[in-house]
Amino acid sequence: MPHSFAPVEDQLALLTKGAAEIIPLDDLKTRLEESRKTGRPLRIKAGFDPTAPDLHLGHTVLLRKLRHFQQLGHTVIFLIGDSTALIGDPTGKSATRKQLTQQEIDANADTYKQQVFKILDKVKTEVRYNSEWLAKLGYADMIHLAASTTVSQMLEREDFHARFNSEQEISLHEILYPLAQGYDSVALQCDVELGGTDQKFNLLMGRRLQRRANQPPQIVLMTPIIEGLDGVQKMSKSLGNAVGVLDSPFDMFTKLMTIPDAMIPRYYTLLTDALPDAIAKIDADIASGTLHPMQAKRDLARTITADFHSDELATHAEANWSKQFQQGGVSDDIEEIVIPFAAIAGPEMVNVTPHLPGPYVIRMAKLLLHLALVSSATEGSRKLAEGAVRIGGEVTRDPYPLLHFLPMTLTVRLGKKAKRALIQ
RNA sequence: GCACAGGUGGCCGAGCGGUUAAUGGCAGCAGACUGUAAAUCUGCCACUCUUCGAGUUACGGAGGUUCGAAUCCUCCCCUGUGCACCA
Repeated sequence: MPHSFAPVEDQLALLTKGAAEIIPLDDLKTRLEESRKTGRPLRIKAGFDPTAPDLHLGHTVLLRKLRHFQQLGHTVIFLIGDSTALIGDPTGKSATRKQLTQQEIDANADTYKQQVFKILDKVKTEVRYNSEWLAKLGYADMIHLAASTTVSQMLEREDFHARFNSEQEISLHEILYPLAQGYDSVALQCDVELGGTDQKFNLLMGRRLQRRANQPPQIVLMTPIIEGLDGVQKMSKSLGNAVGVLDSPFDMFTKLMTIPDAMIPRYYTLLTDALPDAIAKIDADIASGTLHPMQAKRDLARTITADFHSDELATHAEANWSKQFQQGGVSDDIEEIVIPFAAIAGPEMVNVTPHLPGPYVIRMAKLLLHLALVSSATEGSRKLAEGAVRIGGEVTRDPYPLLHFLPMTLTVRLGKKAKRALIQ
């Protein structure tokens, strides 16, 4: 029983939404028509290096697009690049990436899958590992593969080119990466491959290799690279401007509220299923003053947070955000950390009331460190001196405050961050 | 292998024997301002501690010279460029 696919025009409308570039668009149309005629679902591949176990919203742009294909009845292949991870994709890097051990790769791949199926339909997704075919390649196969392109073509790739020009090192094995990725498409007989725009070179390599293998070259669909919370650099965990898909509702909401106003339409486009018309209206309303940018951003943050959690949790997160950032209070579900008094004890004090225990002198810098509000005790001391630390809403600069009894709960705030400490 | 140029704090990049955790820029953090932001201004931006102070690590690595080195010397490691076939 062949699939019954939606009309090609309808499919295209969904698939092209938010896509940065499709090469070649006409072929996609043709391929969809064939598929509809024969009832054969298209094979859609997207490869992932199991190098970043923490997925962020940037990754979900691509995953959403995969889901669109899935919703239309096509076959989505989630390819885990365990073999290519041995190389470490140099894309976008100005330096060679460190190679991972097999063990790390396996662990990362598992974490990856858990997160990905927050978006993709697990049942409908074909999960593959490219070691399945790449690990089997022999010397002769590698030579043959390498013969399909030239050094100067490889050096056309932007990051290689840049490194070459600035006299940075380029390892030979890095050059194999595009070949390996391209070979994946041959092995899987892909109709379409998805990737970020930064993957263009690698994606196109698949077409080249497929042609040489007498396969119809895959269609390449690229999704944009979304900017991070700073609105400038691409979203990336290492740049610290990312929202993780596993972030708590409060974290997610709070982080999203920090994006520059100008990013609102873009985030709507790439991170929600809002339709272009609706987004255009929001944009227009902001411009005309009908809609306050902050309100638009709150709606956006709530929508995205709800997508990964639930409407209820998102609404709750919004209320807490308001409490903590607008009303000078503190969210009611901030993290509470239990700290033994001994870990943060300050200099001892003479006990003037021997019949009672205490008093307890604590070292604030240590407390801040244990709450992970700062990364070192030294930094804690500095922040304290700067007047950035508040306990229960009051600014304190006392490096050695006194507690009269234990256990005691303190609500500590440093800048936007707040934590509760249970000292015992 | 030979020659030359380089390897400085998260990144870029000064310093090239002598107060000093190391000019400056970016990024980051905090404060003020605000509509959450952004922009702007201000402060901070190695670590530890009993913190108006003391100590410990830091300029590819290991030694050495010196009262004193990121700065000089030796060896080693790494990167780039050129040469190495046409002679």
